[in-house]
Amino acid sequence: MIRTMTDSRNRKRPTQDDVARIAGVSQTVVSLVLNDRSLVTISPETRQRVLTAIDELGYVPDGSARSLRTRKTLIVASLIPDITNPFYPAFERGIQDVADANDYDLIAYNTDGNRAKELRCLRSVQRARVDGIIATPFQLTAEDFSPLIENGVPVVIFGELVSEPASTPLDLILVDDYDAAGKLVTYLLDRGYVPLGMIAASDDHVRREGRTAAYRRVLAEWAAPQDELLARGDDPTEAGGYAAMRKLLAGSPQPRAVFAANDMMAMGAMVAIREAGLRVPEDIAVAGFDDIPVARLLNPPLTTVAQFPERLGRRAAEMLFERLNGTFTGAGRRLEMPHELKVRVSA
Amino acid sequence: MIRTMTDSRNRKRPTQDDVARIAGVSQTVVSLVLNDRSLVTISPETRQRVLTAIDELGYVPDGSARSLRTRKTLIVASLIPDITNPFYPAFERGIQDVADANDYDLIAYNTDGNRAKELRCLRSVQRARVDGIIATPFQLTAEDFSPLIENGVPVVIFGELVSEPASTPLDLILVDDYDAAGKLVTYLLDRGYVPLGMIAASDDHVRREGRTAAYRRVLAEWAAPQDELLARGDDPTEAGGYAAMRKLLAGSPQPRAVFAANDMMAMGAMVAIREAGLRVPEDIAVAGFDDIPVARLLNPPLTTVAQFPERLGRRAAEMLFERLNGTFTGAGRRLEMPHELKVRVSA
DNA sequence: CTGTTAGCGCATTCAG
DNA sequence: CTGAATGCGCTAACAG
Repeated sequence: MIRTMTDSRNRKRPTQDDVARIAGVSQTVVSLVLNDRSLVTISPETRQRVLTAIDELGYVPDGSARSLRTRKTLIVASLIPDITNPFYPAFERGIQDVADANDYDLIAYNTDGNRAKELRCLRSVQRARVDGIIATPFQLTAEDFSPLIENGVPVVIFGELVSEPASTPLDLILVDDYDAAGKLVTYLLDRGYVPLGMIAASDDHVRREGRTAAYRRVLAEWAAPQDELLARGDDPTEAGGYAAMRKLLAGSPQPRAVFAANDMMAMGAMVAIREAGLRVPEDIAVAGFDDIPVARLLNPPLTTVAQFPERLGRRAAEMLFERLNGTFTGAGRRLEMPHELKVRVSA
Repeated sequence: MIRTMTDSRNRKRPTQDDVARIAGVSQTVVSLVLNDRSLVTISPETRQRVLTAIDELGYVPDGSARSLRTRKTLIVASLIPDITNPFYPAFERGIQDVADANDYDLIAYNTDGNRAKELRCLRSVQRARVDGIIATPFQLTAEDFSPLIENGVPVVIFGELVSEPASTPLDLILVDDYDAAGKLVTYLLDRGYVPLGMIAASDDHVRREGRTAAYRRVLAEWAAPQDELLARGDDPTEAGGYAAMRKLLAGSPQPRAVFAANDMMAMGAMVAIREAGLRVPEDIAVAGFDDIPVARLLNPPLTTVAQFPERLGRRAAEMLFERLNGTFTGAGRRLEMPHELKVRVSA
């Protein structure tokens, strides 16, 4: 093997053996005081000797060795599409905080909602031997998770899975997009915003289509024309929203308002509208979805549907740790979280 | 030990031994084909037998065992104050992408810029035995990192360290806040925004004070009064900026413009200004710092200083992997990254 | 209460 | 080209 490591890399860390030698006890005793087994008792003096030896040497347990032995890594993984969408930092933060409280570390993966990357991450998760995983998959199916589940790794999914989970102990946490978007669209129509356009991302992600479906349904109820005002941006980003809005602006009829599939797209749409010399909401009203933290800070403040991402992350993590701690065992759960229409100024 | 694990947790994963048995070879051979050592050659048929056995069993190497043996975890850690500040997701994303390219996973820690948490994370880093770490520390000193460095774990720091690093191989990547903020303040003054206020977070974080110091210096050059228009919010967040702006609004003289120490605070300030029935920039102009992704999408678009967080993250990670791959060895580097004044509409 | 012993799964000598 | 043997650092029986 080619030597690519610096020399300092080889300086050996102290082990329990070293500690034991200094403290004049056996290595077992060191392990015992470290793990505080209540079954055995260590004499206070011995314990103290070990403790001082430990920080004299600056000993820190080796995670790999411990994991190999205990079959636990004290790491959970989170799989999200893109940390750059402001929805997810809050979600991650929620997870992170409960992981922290449980003394767990968090490995984060960005998949860009792309199946190849999602699979790569899953594989990575398997070799890293994380103890559990919270995923926001866009293309993965329940089967993709079964190797993990068979290995006893608890899985919590945020959102609908492409294929419904079997009776595997796979937990789902979700917000009813279809219902929420329906309420929002109804609100907009009630308020007289007709014709109402919609801005969505490309439709290759099944799970994103709930909002679009709701839009179509409500429009149908109102006997409004379908799809002629549905514009697609490539990505569910500000750029995508901007591009889609430009299409709408260039076409006819012009919408009186647009419903963007998420807040980032709504922000892009607002920029396009302003650039066209029009005002929000006077000329074109805009509504989004997610209620990302900046939504209420915008000018005008954005009307949207709140999903409370931080709370979602926290609850997802709680479900995960219930399984990790054995507090809950049993079939897969399905936890539906509330949403809330936030009427502000933009629509 | 109390049984807290579900039964499925105990279902054993296949090992190299299992693969070997099925393929009719020794475990060594399995390891050999897996690691593709060029020193030894495996006959094509044998290799094939092993490969088929591997995916017949769904064998996945055990990360803990491998780490224990190789002294590498293929994990790097990143330590940031708060993923919820939009500056950091981009930074993380930059890191994540190069980690990905190097087949590394990323553990992310949020410290809230709080020393206790920062230390906890550092300890966690040590036991997790990550191969390297990128940190944005607020209170940690160079000494806090020395245990890591002595163990051969490369460290890259974003920003100035409270105490200057010794000759340890600790790399620094930074943006010259002092200079950048100076330019921005000068620009604002040149433009006639007098009196010019400033909004900053509490000053318990040494590294945050570069921007404030620059403000004071330029003000002094202009012979403007010091500090009477410097308002502090508790946190470097939108809420902090909002609170600080309210103080300024309630006091006198009223500033003609405010420089917020970061964009989130600037956004909070803009909200406070609008709530007071004033306009940006006609009544009070606002400038920020960071150029977070939403800055240009605001209404009015925010004048600020760009730090290009994604690129920062990427470069930081590149420095780290240069050490990890042995491409670079030697003393600590200091990499200064460019910034750019972004004059938009808000000031 | 403390020490001896035996692996966890893998990479790596060293012999054949 | 392949296999047997060894040990990474740690936990957990099991004895004393």
